[in-house]
Amino acid sequence: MKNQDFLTKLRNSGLRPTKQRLKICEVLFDSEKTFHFTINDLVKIIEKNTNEKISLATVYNTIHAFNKKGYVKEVTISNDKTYFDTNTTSHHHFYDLRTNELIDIDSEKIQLKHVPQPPKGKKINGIEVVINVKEEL
Amino acid sequence: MKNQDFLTKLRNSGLRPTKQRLKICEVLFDSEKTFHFTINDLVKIIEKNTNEKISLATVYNTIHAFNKKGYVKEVTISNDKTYFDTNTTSHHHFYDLRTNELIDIDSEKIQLKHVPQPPKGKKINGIEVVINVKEEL
DNA sequence: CATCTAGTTTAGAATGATTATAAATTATCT
DNA sequence: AGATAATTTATAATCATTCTAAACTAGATG
Repeated sequence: MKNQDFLTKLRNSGLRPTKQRLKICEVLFDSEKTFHFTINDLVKIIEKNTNEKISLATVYNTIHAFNKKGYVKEVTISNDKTYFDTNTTSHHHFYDLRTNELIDIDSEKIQLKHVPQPPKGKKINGIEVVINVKEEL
Repeated sequence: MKNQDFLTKLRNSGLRPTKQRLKICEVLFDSEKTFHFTINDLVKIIEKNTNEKISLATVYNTIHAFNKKGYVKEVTISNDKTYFDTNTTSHHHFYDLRTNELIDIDSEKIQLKHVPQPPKGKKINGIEVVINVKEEL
């Protein structure tokens, strides 16, 4: 994906293609592989890549906007930091409790034998499986 | 379970049975049903039940100690608050995205068809399944 | 039973992630 | 080009959690 594509992508979803948002698109969506990041990670990557700084508030705003639009996906793994994932397809995770590393598990690799009936009046919105792992000693 | 039992339970695990810890035991383990709570919830329950106040730091200390001993279990659901569960058996959860309500799912109700191979050098430590739900409109 | 010591409690400060604020800037429309 | 609403920004505010260091206490020892 190139700069021009990001521009139209943003415009099509009602987000103005600002310098800052384009830069963040570039960082997030230009690499071959998807990856996991925290806001802090992202700020550091941007700092390395650029002369101009993007305000922390803008990074938060942008990622939240992208999350709402489904361009990134929030991953609930840890209680003290919020992780995001540029892989927005349905999938699951290994989570290394020691290193805090997140590793994708393809959706097909995980299937429930039975999906339990949701509580009355509630509708299933998604299933998240996290397999906690630790480095072997 | 009665007060005397908590006393010996704590002593047996190397935790001194202080007034504060016994009170917290009473709140957590005296009810028929298990339940989910945040530290904040717990503080409020204690305030209702008691004249004497327990310092916030003590509540944190105690719950962390209890978590380490396995008397409560941390549940990773939300990025902004830490939830604990007095149900320490292996089980899973429905999570209502609108109300933040947590509902237990018995362990037998959830089984994976295949447990994927963990990444090299890592050992599986536990599997957590969360089924997100929303109230139907 | 008095004393000692390590384990606990405590109030308050410190931290760290996140959100709010309100003024300055900018994209887009006319 | 000018108007307008969206966006960015630095900074302050918030909120959960952890740290600190002093006061307190359970349990061991003599």
